[in-house]
Amino acid sequence: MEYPPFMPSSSSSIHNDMHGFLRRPAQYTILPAPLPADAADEAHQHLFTDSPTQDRIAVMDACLHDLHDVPRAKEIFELLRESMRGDQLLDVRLYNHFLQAFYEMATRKESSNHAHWLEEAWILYNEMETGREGVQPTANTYAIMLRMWLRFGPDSESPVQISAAKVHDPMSLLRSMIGRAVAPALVVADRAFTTSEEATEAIKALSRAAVQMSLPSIVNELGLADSLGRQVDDPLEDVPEAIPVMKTKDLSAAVEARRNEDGTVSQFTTDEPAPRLDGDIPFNLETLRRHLGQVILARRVLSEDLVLRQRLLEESVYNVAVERLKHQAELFDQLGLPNKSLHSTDLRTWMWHWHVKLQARIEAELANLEVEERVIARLKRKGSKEDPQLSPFLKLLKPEKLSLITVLELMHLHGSGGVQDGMKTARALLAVGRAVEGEHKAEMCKKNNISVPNANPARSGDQNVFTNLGYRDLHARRVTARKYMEDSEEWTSDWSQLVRVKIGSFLVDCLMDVATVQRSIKDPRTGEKLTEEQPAFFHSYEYQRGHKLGVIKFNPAVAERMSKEPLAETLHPRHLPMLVKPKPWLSYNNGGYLYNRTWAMRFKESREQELYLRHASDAGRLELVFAGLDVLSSTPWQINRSVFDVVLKVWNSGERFAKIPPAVPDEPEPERPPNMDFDNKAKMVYLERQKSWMQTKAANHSDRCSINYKVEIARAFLGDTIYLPHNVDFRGRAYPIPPHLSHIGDDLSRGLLLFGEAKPLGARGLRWLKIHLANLAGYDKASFDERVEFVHEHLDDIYDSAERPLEGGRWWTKADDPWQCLATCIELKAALTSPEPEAYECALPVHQDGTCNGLQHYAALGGDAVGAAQVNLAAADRPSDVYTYVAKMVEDQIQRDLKEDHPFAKLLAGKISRKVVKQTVMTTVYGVTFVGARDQIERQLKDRGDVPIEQCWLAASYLAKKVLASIGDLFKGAKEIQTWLNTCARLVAKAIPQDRLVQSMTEPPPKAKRSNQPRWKKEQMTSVVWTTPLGLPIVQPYRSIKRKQVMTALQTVFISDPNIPSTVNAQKQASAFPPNFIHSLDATHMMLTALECRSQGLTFASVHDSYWTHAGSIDQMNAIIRDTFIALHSSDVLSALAQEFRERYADYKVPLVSLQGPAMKKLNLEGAAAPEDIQALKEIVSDEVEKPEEEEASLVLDAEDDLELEELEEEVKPKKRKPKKSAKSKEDVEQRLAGKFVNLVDILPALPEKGKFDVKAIKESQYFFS
Amino acid sequence: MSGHSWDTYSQMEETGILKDVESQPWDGPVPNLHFVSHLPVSVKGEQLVAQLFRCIPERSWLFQYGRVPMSIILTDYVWSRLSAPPRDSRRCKLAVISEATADVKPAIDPAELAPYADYFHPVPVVAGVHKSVSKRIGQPMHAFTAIPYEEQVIQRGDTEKWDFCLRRLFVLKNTPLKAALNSLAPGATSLMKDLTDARIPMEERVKPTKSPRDLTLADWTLLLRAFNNWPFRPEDLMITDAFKEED
DNA sequence: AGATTATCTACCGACAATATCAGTAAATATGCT
DNA sequence: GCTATATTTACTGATATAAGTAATAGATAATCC
Repeated sequence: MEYPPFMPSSSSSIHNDMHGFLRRPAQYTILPAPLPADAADEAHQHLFTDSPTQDRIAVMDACLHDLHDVPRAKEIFELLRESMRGDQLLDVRLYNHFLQAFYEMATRKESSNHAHWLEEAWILYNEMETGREGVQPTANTYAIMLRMWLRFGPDSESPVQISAAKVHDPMSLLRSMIGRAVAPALVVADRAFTTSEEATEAIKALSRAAVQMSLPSIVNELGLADSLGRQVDDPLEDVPEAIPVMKTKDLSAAVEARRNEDGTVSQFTTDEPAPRLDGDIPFNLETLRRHLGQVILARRVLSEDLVLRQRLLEESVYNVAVERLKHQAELFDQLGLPNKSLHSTDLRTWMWHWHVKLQARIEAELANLEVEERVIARLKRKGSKEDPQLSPFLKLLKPEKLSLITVLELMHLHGSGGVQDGMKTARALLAVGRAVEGEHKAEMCKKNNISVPNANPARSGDQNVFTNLGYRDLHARRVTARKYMEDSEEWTSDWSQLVRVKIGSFLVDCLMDVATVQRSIKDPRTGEKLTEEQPAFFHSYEYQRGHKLGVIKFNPAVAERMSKEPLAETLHPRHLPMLVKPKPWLSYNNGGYLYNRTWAMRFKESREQELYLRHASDAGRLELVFAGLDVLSSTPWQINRSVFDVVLKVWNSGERFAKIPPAVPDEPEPERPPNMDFDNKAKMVYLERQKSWMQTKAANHSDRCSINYKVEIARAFLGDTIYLPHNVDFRGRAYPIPPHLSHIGDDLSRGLLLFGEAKPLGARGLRWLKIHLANLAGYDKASFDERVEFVHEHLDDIYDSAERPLEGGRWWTKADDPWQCLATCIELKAALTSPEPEAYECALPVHQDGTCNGLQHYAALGGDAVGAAQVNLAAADRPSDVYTYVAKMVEDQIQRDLKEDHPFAKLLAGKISRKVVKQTVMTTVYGVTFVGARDQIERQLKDRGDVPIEQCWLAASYLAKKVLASIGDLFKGAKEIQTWLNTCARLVAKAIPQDRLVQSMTEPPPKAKRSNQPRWKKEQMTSVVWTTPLGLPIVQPYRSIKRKQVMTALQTVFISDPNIPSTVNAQKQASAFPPNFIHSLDATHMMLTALECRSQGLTFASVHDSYWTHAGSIDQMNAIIRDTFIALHSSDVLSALAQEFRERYADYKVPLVSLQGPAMKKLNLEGAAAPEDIQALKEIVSDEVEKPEEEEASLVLDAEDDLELEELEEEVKPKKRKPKKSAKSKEDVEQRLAGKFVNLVDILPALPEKGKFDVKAIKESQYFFS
Repeated sequence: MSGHSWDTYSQMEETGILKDVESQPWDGPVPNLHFVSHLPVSVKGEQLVAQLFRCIPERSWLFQYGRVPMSIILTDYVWSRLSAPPRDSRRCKLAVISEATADVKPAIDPAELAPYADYFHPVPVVAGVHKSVSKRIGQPMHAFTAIPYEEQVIQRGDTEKWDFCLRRLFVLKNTPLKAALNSLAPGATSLMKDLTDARIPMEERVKPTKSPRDLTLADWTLLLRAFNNWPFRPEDLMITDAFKEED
């Protein structure tokens, strides 16, 4: 099959490579399932840390910070290392941090303790040298130790005698470096050295050592480092990326970093003699670092001033915010108005005063707390259970920052959680705690001025990443960069929920205590004006269906003020686009923002997800995921100035317009009916109305706040090229991280964004621009030619919209997506009125959307020709519209019912529009059930208004059955696959690993606590895990999380501890698996497309199943979309999944008791060969029993009690032989069904048979994506 | 026609069933109408009885006719909540409202209503305890008669305020008033001085350490008077619950 | 073994009940030789 | 001095809360004898 002529087909080598990649031998990340909560053992600690350990690590980390309490840190450190707990969290950077802290203690303390701390340092270093604890010295380690030797060694000015530990001289250190392939040049450039003088000293010392050891290459390398430090900065620095890699040609030739397979940099070699030392330019450490950074990262590092701007952006919010508040307050002071009422009406002034007072309060309270905790620490025994200390955490940030964070976070949470003029306490406390944690981490990220890599690792012109070689190269480069970056960053630990809440409550409690406002009201009786100083916040409770809900509320005076002026101060840098290309993803938690720790995946409350990601990342299986994210992250954007101007006008008018809600409600508040005092019914109706009015008001306000953010961000970045760093959700779908303004947002956000670069339209591009406009206007069901025609017919409207968006006929506002429509009108008009329309350079993204993308994937998976035709996988003259088709199917059935005088048929005949069924069809992919479908249809019927309200519900019931049945008929293939996926997931979720099975039977039940849950239920810890064709492991997070109340200063809050393992929620695992799996596929398709677009030089962006590029590139992208889709589905995805399940769950057993449910039977009955399936199941059972090697499969486990192993065996043996003969007896089979186990892989149902549809046919389908 | 639906009563009036009921002034005799109900053993039953009592001060519902007596059969559980005196651990909003509005007296000796199976339907599935609703089936039953007081401490139109204060304060039912008051409104602690005012007779003052559960009806009355007189008292007392938003 | 009864109810993206009390386990004080 | 017992304290789990079961009630997996 061939593409139409206008679609350029890409080079076939790429296709082969991609196909090859997708068929590569599978590499799964397989990890044990978490152990049940009551069986957690020490070995388990290896993978899953518990919260107390996490807390201890965090306290230790905090104590180390600024040498807050090094002895205590050391104490915890030793405890942790001894107990081997959480050692996967004990990073080498932490060891280095300790070395550094010991060094600083030695230099700082006046007392005679020098020797003590130095000894500690050398002891620790020696321990690291042995490698016993799984950490090895890094460049940073050597640098610290070298520095220590220089400062306190025997040759130094102030030698300190160390007797208790072996001390290493530079020669010894150098020997170790070479042994570990750590480049001495990196050591001397390490962040441990703070001045150029120190670095020079280090270079000299190491050079001397090298000379003594007769290592000319090292001498050379160090000489080179010295000369690099004397280079002038590159004048070409600001030239954009087009010139790749390095600047000074001779240097790049001269210096070559030799990388090992694992990415470590082993040695710098040089063919030429070391460059002559240039005496004119003094050695500069920073310069050396930058140069080395380029060599290591094999790419240009960002220019200093751009980085500076981004850095400023990321770090200064709090500073900017504080300045603004202060300025406002000063303004009022300067006006010299002692007038309190004026004073009290300004929000920023209030905030400033709270901030000032809170700062002082925090300082005082913290001092108290420290004393208190010291006393407690002294009283408490070691080893006794203790709450983590708070003061070390609170010492991490300055009081003024703590204070500001608290104020801003609380203001930011206004109206969240459905609370009027307030917020949920639990959320507020967590938010504040998290903000403090985040700010501290950001400070740590910023602490070291490290070079930041710029260019994308998967740059066009690089080796093809789908080939083995290309992939390996990509991996090697990423590992190198990661090592370099990580070694230069501070290590920070994660805080537990408990710590976050406690920190939050400490701060919020302080704030609520100090923050006051002057509140003035008119006395309702006397009419006299009363003013009183009142707390600005108060703590209260509300009820929600009889459940208490702790809330923090604003004083009405504050609330009133807030409803009028939206605050932009609360914007956080993590919420903004970036000014530079985001840092490429170097590992699962390193990439994106430069100075904030960002994760490559958004996790649910599931440590398992994190664990799998880390393992896959470390194993180098995520290269293409990272590369794909890098492509998306490096797409440049700009603000659409013309649209922005219009938005601003509308915004400032405060009126309702094009989905922007009005500033003041345009509906009056419902009036109190006069009879409500004695008429309960009237009262109820009134309350209902009042409530919904309030809700609308609150929704409008929150909408306006969100729009305000968007407008403010757009304003701030006018004229800039901006970037949106991306990460993925747990299924692998990509999202931009900035939540407010991004192309994934609403119509307004999309309308405000343009690609950063414009590209000429060309003839085809102009056509696509028109089609795009028709699509946005809602005219997207017609053929392309008709859509173009539609635009030609509306040219007047379009021109009018572009020229006079507000004053004219406002045609664009009636579009489905008004703001994007406006943007397109403007572009189209500009193009058409330009002298040469086809040469017009256009930056507007043009979309190609998959029609029911989920169903497309299902159809491709099942080779389902009927379904395929419905969702445009097969070529057709005009796009096929599923919704219309399903509506027609339903209507036909109604006509049939009509003959039988069905009452609802009469009522509904002729009323089944596309819209009625649309949502239901769309959501079938997500596994919508009858109830859900009925509700959707009911809403639609009510919307129509021609069905009596009271009949809507029953009518919807009637319709929902028909709609679901029609969809099932139409997409048979999809349905079968859905069922298959669902069944597999259900089985997996009920499965128990073999070793657990034996173990849990062997060991007596822990502490005969009356458990009403059968043991096998508690052992169900297996989540559904699979690997996408791109290599991303996906872990479904659904478990029954247990939450507990924890005490805080304000109230108890109900939070969960994500570190406590809990059983899986089998139902959710099963019902969510089909959609999640399909989404993991569409994510893969998108990533493949992104990578291919990049390698062909196209700009690319996506919203899941909507792919964007320049109008002129659409044809090319369309070819790529189809290529990647074909490549993906040619690799027999489902068989691969089945195979993965067979391997991943090879030794998992399913208790037969859990297969007794009607669903299981029904599922088997529903299949094409129902009786055979049942028979097969029975056969399997008897097989199991007969196979002698399958011992554990026939273990009897009583559902109620935990039986001792001996009992088991005794019971099992006679049974084992007996059934041979009576296997056919139904009763016998059923009896044996109860209380036994089968191998999961043996009962996985067979894949549905694949249909005849050949996915290559999409090459000829114009409307596949359109 | 369900006793839970307000419509039911207005429809009864429309059909004229209640035509021969003579309205009596509030301070007059009890009207010739007597409301009798067997509360469903479910959440609805509790809801209903609470609503009915709250109609008394507003003189809405059947109380338009005057101080209509109500005789109600209900489960032991609801009865204990409705009749819990101060300091009782089951003291709750419902108990205060019923105490404030009507003279509530047991109508039948509970012993007469036992054993359950002899008098009531449905019989419990098994004698053993099940869960939630079904566990309550088979509980001992109570019957009471409530006659609204002529003198209402809850003034007409003030039910909302009582409702509000009771609801908010019973959250912290065993917390000293001086701390609990805070959750009423910003600055509400200032109400404390009204409760301990020197002009109030010593025995009527409310100690700041007293908790909502321990407050007598007189204490509540004093508190609500103070609340009513407080110029800074919150406005919207009706819409106070958090709403969970949909779509 | 079979009816009864709690639990859902569309995926992801932004989360989340709480005060109080009774009973128990652990820690401390008291008692005893 | 040291263990046995009494008393206090800390911890855990259960329960009530509000109130037109949020606007809605049918299928289904789980649970009881």
